[in-house]
Amino acid sequence: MLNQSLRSQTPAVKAPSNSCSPADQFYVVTGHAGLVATEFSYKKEEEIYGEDEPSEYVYQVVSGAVRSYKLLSDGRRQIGAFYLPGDVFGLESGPTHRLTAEAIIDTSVRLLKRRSLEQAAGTDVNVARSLWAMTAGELRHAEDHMLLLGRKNAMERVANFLLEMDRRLAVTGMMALPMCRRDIGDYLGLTLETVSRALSQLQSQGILGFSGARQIELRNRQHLRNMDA
Amino acid sequence: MLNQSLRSQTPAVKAPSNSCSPADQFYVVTGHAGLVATEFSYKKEEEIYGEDEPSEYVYQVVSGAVRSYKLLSDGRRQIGAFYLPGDVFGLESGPTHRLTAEAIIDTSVRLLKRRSLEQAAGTDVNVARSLWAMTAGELRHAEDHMLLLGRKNAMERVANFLLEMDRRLAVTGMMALPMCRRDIGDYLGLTLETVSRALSQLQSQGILGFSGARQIELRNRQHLRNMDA
DNA sequence: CGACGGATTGATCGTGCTCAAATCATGTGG
DNA sequence: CCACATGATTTGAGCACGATCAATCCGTCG
Repeated sequence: MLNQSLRSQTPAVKAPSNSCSPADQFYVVTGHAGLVATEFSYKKEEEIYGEDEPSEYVYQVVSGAVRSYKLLSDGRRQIGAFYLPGDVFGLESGPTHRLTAEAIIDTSVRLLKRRSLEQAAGTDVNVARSLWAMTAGELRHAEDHMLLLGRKNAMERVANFLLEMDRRLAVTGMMALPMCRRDIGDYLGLTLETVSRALSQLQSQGILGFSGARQIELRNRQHLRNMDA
Repeated sequence: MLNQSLRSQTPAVKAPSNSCSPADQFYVVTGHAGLVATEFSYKKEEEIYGEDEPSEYVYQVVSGAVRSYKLLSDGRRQIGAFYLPGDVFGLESGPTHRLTAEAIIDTSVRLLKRRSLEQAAGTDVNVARSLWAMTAGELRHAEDHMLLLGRKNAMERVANFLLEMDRRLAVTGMMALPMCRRDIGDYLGLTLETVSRALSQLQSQGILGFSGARQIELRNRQHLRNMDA
């Protein structure tokens, strides 16, 4: 891994406006501390790192999509998060990764050596603050997701998912989901059939429209927000 | 709040052996940075802070127990964590608390002004590292809990709960649970009846013994570990 | 002793899961 | 360009696990 086509380069990302998003945090680090980000690519379904492996790099999605999950011994899977262009993932405070990360589709990432980040954090307070803020951002998401998994019904979960994806990847009015129904189910603590049924029902109510199973247009966001408990 | 019986004092906690637990992290901060921890008490059922309130303090449980939760508008509740003696809670990277915290029983805490911590983190790398590590520790717990809430069945959840509490509060072979069945249910994403039935079944199998509903002795931890998927 | 909240146990219900089949989308080779 | 294969998605039928509703039982504290 990482021994092919490693092009050192300064990050091509522009300084962003909102200084709280994960993407900005990555920029704060690469921009201020003079660190070098490397670009790398993963094919569809390729593993990026495994649970309990030593954490050597921090990643930022440039294009594509990533799922991060835990498995039980019998194959049950819980996806903790999806990472989309701009998102940072793989950052650990401890020595190892606690979830597995895989490319959902062909994906390219920028990456930084974890050691460089730790070093930079030792001298630059802003870097240290950024690392903390990124982990806190993941915690916030996990706390919201625990509420969803523990207490929301199927339709509420799906409505929540649609609004989250709409917010994060809708460019036009349309969103192009990179993940299959099983991934959505494993993210929401449901089966793929239950996800499919919920989406069909929303379509029949005119709340969304399909053009292909993964091309979805939201026609009534407010109704979805009301459904999301 | 906080205007009665505020006794400034240096923390009475001794330097701990394992430098990774939340309790130690609190000590690193109070011990090294010369910060002053204040002691304070909450009565049973008293709110410590509310969701979305400004985060002004960081807390460490001295005695008692705390539940931290989110509510849906119709009253459904998801408890994200229980905090027991030694545990640190209420630490935020952002400006506000994202869950509500309440004392489950009469509870006393030590607390630090968040501003002092931020300041200390600006000059002392170890403090900054500790804050990050504490948030990362909460994230680790949340990731494990998402797997439980999304993919484990009722018996697996209860077995997991018993092992977690055994690890965290068993002094002798006995554990004294501070929380009621409803709290346990709201932590595990179950109803209180389902929790009660699972515990009764474990008792009838001889895996645990009661002396009062909240005094539990684990008689076969390995069996519980096997049940916890 | 009585009252109250917490816990247990029982009976029934319903949401979401399982198993199965049909349909659709995508890509490949003839 | 079409035929086919493959995997993803949809839809249906029946079931099971945990929820709900309800009735004791128990422990604690006045």
